[in-house]
Amino acid sequence: MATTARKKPVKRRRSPIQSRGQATVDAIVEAAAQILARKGPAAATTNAVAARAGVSIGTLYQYFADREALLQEIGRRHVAEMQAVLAGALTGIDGLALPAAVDRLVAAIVAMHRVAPRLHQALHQSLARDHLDTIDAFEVAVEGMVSRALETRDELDLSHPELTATVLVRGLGGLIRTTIRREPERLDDPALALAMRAMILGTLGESRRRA
Amino acid sequence: MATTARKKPVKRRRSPIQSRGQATVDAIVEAAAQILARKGPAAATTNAVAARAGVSIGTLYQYFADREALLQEIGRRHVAEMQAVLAGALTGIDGLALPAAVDRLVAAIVAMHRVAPRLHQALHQSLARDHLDTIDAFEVAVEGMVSRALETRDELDLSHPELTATVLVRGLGGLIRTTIRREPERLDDPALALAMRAMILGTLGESRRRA
DNA sequence: CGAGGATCTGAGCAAAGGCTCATCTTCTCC
DNA sequence: GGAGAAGATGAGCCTTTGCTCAGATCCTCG
Repeated sequence: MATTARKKPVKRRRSPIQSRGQATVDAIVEAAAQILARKGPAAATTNAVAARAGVSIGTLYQYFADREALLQEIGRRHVAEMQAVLAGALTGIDGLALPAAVDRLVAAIVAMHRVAPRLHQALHQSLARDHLDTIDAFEVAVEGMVSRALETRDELDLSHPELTATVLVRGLGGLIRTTIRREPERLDDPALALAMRAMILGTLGESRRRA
Repeated sequence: MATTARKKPVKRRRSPIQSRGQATVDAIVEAAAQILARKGPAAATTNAVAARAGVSIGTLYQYFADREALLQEIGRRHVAEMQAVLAGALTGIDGLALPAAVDRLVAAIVAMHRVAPRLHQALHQSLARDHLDTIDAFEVAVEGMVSRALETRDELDLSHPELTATVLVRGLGGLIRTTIRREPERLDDPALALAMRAMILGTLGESRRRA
């Protein structure tokens, strides 16, 4: 797994060689993520980040070409974390019967978003429009994954697995994001999980080939 | 139907008396909305807005206490427009049979978002975190409206109409917003409309009292 | 130990943008 | 017609912020 300050375009900077440098980079990224999560994108100025990380701005710019690069790195780490949680919560799901599998899926999606709700939201804001490729790519990947999983289950007999996957993933994602923004505590509400379950099962049932 | 530069807190400014003033205010708001929609929140600087509106910054600040007030006014107008479109697209829906009603609903929701997709997205970004009360209030209102509509239809026999409404409204909203961001042209895809229909019908069916 | 690379420092430059104010122009209305 | 209110102007102040640079300090390793 690559680690630090690499960009695709033309934005490189020194990569840490000594462990001291690595620690510094981590401190910077974590400080930035914290500010982002607690006070939003506007508060995450490079100077503020450096201060919170306990390093000088000079040091920050030693590892990141510019503010944008820092944000992208945060996005990359966040996505990796979400992916890990998702994968973990989904292992062995193929062996389960449909209702149980759906329960698992709901739990997994919720868990994935619970990793860092505020940060997730902040990233969706700050990266939007420009380079939220990382997050987008992840979401696209999830849609593909779900699509394939749906195809595999013959019992479902969907007429358009991809479409169904798209609707489900984007719908659930939006639902959860909205809920996080407006009623964060509600994520733990079992009733909501049940409602999501109903939505998924209902959508699947209604999307059968001979519906 | 108040009109222009009124805030709740402590941010007032002259309200236009002469029609000239009203025209100026409209020009400013429209210019700002245009920039917001085309180039995003970052590009919507007060100077840029004034320039595009063909007035001086001084004039802009004659009617708006600060940039934020301007954004809020845009939000207010946008929400009003969406509300109008929604109401229009939904008239007489109570008399329709369920499948037809759902089709109408899907069309209405899509139409509502098509009013100004880019602006809608930009507002969600720029207002987020601080004062997007206006948009939030609207969304809450829509949830309430849908909840009541669901309750009315005895045929549905929902166990938790409110929950179902929440899930449907937030889910569909998120689905549409994500689609607008990633594949704007797809909003016109009839297959997507069908998929949304399936999602709604399925969710309703699966949310019955004795499910 | 000491050379040389890695790391870190922070004052401050330059750009950008929000917003003010002193002043001028246009309307309204008696 | 003209007084006074409404409307408009725009140079520029002031603050914020991204980012640079000339060095200082710390580490590694022969």
